[in-house]
Amino acid sequence: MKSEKISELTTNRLSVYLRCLKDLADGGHETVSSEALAKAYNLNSAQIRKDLANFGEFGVRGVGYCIKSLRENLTDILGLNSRRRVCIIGAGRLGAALANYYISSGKNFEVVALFDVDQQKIGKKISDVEVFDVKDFAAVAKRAKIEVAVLAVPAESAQSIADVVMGAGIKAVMNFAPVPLKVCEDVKLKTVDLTTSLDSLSYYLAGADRSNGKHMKPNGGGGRI
Amino acid sequence: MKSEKISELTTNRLSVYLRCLKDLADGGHETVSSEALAKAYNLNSAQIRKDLANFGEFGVRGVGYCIKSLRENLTDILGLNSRRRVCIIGAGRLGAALANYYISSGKNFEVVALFDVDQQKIGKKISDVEVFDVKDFAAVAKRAKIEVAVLAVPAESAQSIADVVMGAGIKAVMNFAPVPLKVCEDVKLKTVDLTTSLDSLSYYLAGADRSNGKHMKPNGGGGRI
DNA sequence: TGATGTGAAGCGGTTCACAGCC
DNA sequence: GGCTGTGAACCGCTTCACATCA
Repeated sequence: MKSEKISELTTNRLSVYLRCLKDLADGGHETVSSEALAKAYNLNSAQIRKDLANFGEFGVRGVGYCIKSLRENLTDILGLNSRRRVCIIGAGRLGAALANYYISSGKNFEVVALFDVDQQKIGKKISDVEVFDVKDFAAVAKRAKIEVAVLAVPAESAQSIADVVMGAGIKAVMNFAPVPLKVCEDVKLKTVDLTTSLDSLSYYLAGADRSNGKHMKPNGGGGRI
Repeated sequence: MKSEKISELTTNRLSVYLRCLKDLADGGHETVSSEALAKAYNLNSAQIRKDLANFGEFGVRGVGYCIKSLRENLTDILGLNSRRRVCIIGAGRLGAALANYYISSGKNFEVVALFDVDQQKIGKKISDVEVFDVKDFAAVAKRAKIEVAVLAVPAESAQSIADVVMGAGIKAVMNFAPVPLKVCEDVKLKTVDLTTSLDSLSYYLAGADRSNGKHMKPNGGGGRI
């Protein structure tokens, strides 16, 4: 138990561990060692132990971890005991797909509102979630107790919408617009850039094309989680 | 110019630089210094110079970088001169949204095929792209000269589909299924885990909830690109 | 014995600071 | 003078290796 700053890389892995443990529990297992867990899901056993040790001594030496209690602990650590209330801004295809994805995948997050500027869409429902006017964001966010905003809007409007979101007191933002947003210190921003991701793959392919393998990065093996 | 191994973090940033440069060019600028670029898009000037220096001496001391030629160089480095041929496997909402996203955003990638197992969808068109039976993957991939596969399938089938994709000789895979896939050494895999991303935000919110701020990680300021 | 928890080593990426060049 | 290119310092994450304990 160390109680230092926990990096985002660590919390990402905790989420992965939690899923793996669910998988094992579904398979009827009751305990698991860091080594077995690592083997099964190609992770690193030392890293698993270190990650968990940040939050307490969950294991039993000579035995491993009790899956049931470790799941409870991780759920607690990640704050997933109660469902987080999420909204998605931008009710285009990406927004709609994300809404559907988060609604249908698991019980951790609840999509309580969609927002858009398009008057055609406002008032309609997508996957049973109402689309509101982004003009009313602050009021709706307060009423619906929204904790997380997912931005699925065009690059041009992303920053101004982020400002609206922050103005409404939202502290967690996930951004799918391909721009580096500027946010306040106390707001947690996570950007998923679907464009750079593909560009990066293109670089790898270009490397394979290049006659001399100079810039190749042969480590294909998956990269970080 | 160093010609060492280039990390994925670097190539991701190159893609971001390229977009920023396009933005500047559209704004009528002709040259830019690393400092100005960093200021405008909240990046780090030393890092910009280091990243670029990996590939050549593109700048002019005392002046900065010529935007036009730097764009050409970056486009070349990232292998974005010719459009990359992409397919999307899984023609559900996420797959359809991604298809639409990549079709409408820029000219770098061309979605040439969709795949699914659902007989209802096969043969139909989504955003003008035909949906094929995933059984025919190898043949279609060869015929359509597919270079990149985007996996938008359920977690359960992700690994087996990845195996099919690799079997067909595809060397670049982008995975949206929330599982750690196992891939060959020479295949470049990029996983975007929409679940862990949200879980990670939840951890941050839980930290704000926690009475003692022990596990809080106050660095909200955007994180890595 | 067997697996955890952890100090220490190792590694890679970022930042600094300045020499070198226009 | 100004800005690039870069060695060196710094920092944080990962991996190792082992003391520790059921």
